[in-house]
Amino acid sequence: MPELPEVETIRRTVAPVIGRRVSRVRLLRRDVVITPDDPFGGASRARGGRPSRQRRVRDEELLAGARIAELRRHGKQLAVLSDSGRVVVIQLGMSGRIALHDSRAAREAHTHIEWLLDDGSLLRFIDPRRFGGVRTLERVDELNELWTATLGPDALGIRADALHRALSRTSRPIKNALLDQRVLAGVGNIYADEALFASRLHPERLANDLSPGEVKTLAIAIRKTLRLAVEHRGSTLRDYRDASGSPGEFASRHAVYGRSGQACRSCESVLCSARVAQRTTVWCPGCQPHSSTRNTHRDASDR
DNA sequence: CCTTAATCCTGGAAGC
DNA sequence: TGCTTCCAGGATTAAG
Repeated sequence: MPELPEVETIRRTVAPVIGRRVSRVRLLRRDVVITPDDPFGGASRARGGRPSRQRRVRDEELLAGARIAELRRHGKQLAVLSDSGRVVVIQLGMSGRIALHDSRAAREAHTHIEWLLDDGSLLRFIDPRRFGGVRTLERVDELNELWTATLGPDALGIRADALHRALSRTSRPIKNALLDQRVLAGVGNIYADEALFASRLHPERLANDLSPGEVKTLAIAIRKTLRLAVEHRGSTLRDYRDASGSPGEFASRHAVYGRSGQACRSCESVLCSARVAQRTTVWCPGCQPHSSTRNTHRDASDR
C-alpha cells in the first residue's frame, strides 16, 4: 500500500534506530522472509508455494547482535544496513507497516517480526495481508545488485532524460508504465493518477508516444507531487501510519485520486474513472484530453 | 512485447 | 442487526 512518500516518511520516523544494537530478534512468521528459494515472496506463495518448507532463518540474518548503521530507501523498498555488512530489505506491500515503540507496547495483531534494541525500543514489522516481506542480504553490494536489477530510477529524483529513456522503450499506456517498478521506482496507484493530472496527460496515452516536452512536464510533476506528499507525511486512506503511529496529511489534497464523480478543482468537469492497468484510475476529462482522435472511453459511473 | 486473470490475505464499507 | 459482496495503497506468474 505505501508508495514512495509513505516509505520515505517511515524512513525518517524510524531514524532513531540508527546507532542502536539489535539485542534480540523475534521472527513470529517465518514465511514473511523472502528466501532465494522463494525469490518473489508473496507472489510466489500465491502460486501455491509451501511456506512450511521455508528454510530456517538465523537471527543473525535478521541483524541480531549487529549495530544499525543506515536506513536507505529506493522506490518503495526500505533497507536497514548494519555494521556487520548484513542488510534487511523491507517491502511493505499493500498493508505493511513499521512501528517504532519507545517502550514495551502491546503487540498488535499481524506483527511478524520484532527487533528489540539496546535502548529498550522495539521495532516491529506488521502486515495483515502479508503481501509484503523482508529479504536478508549478507553484504551491501547485494543490495546494489538487487536494486539495479529489479528497480528503475528512484522517482523522487527522476530527471526528464532518464524518464524519456525508460518510456521510449515501451508502448503501454503511460499509467501502466508508471506503475512498473522496473521503469520507475516508487510510484503507485495514487501518485500515478496525481502526477498524470498535474501533467494534464490522459492515463491511456501511450508511453512512447509522448513528446519530449510532455515527458519533461511529467518528470517535473512526479518530483513535485512526491516531494509535496513527503512534506505532508504521506497519504493516509485507511491504515497507513508512520513509524511513530501518525497518519499522513496528504490525502485531503488529492486532486483526482478517490474523487471520481466529483468536480475537478481546476475546470469543474466531473472526474471520470475506469480500470487502467487493472487499477481504478481517475482523471479529468477536461484537463487531461486523450489527444489522439476522440474520447473513446468514458465511464462516469462513480460511487 | 503487451494484456488479462488469478493469486497471496485481511478487514472495512456498502448492499440487501 | 447480520450476512454477503465488493473493494483496497502491490507484485508476480501463466496463459493468450
